[in-house]
Amino acid sequence: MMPRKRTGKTPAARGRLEPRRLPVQSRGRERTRQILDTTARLLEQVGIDDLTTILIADKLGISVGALYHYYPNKHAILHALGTRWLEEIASALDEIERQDLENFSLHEFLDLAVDRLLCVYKRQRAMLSLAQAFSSIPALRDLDEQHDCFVIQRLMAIFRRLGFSASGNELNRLGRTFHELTHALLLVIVNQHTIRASRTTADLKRMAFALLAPHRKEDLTATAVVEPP
Amino acid sequence: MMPRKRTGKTPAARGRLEPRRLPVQSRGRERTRQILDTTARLLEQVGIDDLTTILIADKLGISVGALYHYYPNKHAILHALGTRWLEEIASALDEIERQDLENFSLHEFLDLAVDRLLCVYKRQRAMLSLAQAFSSIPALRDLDEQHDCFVIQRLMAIFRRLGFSASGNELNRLGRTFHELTHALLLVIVNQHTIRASRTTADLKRMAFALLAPHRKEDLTATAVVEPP
DNA sequence: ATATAAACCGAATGATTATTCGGTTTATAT
DNA sequence: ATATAAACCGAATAATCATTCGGTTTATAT
Repeated sequence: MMPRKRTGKTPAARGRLEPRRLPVQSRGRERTRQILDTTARLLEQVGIDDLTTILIADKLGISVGALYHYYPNKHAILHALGTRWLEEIASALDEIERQDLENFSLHEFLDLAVDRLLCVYKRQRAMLSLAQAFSSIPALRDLDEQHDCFVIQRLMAIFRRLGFSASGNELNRLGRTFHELTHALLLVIVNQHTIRASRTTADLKRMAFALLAPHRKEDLTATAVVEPP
Repeated sequence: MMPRKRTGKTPAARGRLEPRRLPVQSRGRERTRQILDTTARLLEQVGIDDLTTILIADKLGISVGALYHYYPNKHAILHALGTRWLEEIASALDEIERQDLENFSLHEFLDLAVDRLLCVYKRQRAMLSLAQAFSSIPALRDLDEQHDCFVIQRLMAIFRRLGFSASGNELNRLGRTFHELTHALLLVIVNQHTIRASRTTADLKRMAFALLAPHRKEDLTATAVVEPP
């Protein structure tokens, strides 16, 4: 795939994924952002496989040398991009956790959560082709797993505050299920037009409700059909 | 990623994705299967990014030359593998469509469909890393889209036989939603242990029920909470 | 037996691309 | 002004792999 991937040699900065340096001049600080923006745009346009360092540099109007001045290697750029995406998710979760969840109905929670996450997916549309391939890009696999754990932990805390009656283990499983359900469907919704999108959003909320309601006494009556796990 | 991808030149057999030839000798027929099996196994072990033609040949104990005797290029191998996976899905749908769906309850249908699909995912575990990255591998993007359409068409027909009251457009949307829901969750389930797996399977069925029930008069009473779209 | 073609080998080829590095330009501090 | 370091350039380097091809082995038909 690339000249190198995982040899033992470490000529200079091989494993590093952090930005090479925090630029001191404002021009440089600007560049790190521009590099990420350009990469995101190209990712959307040409896909992960045709994304080369030269392409990024050309599109931005700088040289590859300048690129490597800020990031130690290509993976670091993708990693920074991934991190930026994950921070958006974290920020959405922050906002949700700032609410008075103890007094929320499940419907209120789902309206809030799904709508808020949908915003993130919409705003970061450029990152979607990254998000889709996240776990299949070696440079991002770790980040992805780490992120999943993080999200699930946060969801568990939220579920607790919503009054869920389930063991930690079961809550973890619920968190993962909710996470995967939401991720898969939001990816669909973002690519749909308004009418279809709104219907699928409603469907997503309905499915999430069916998933979570059995674990909350208050909502159990509403779904007579489900057998508790 | 690779020496070549999409230049204008066509030295020999560039765009071809079909197997180079149907082998005449039994030894050769065996080989095409072995190549696919080995590739699938390696895909599971090392992932798509470290999968090289040399690795496949070595692992099988043949030369790269022999590999190219049967497949015109690496993509063709992945394509054949993808096709094999999609045929399994098609076969599962066939089996479902052979049932007397007109007289099935939604629960009966979901039990059948989810369990049957789960079998496919379990049996083809080696293909999961392929299935995950399906749409992000250029060689398979077309196949993937084509397959999605196919599955959705089949689902629409099934939904009709189940007595769904919805326009074709809405039925199509439902098909996609069901397809994505199922795919995402089955990928999770296959990697879970027995107890967790069975619980998540139950969750999946419950979510699918919540998705589909509003479109079927017979089941509407059971879910008072949902508002029809 | 022997001719014919399939099956196979693997070193050589060629393309591609991440990364480096010696040198140039530009900004900032004194 | 001028020294210092940041920011930048881009041709050259090095690695990796998909693919080719001339030749060898093996099977099958006559």
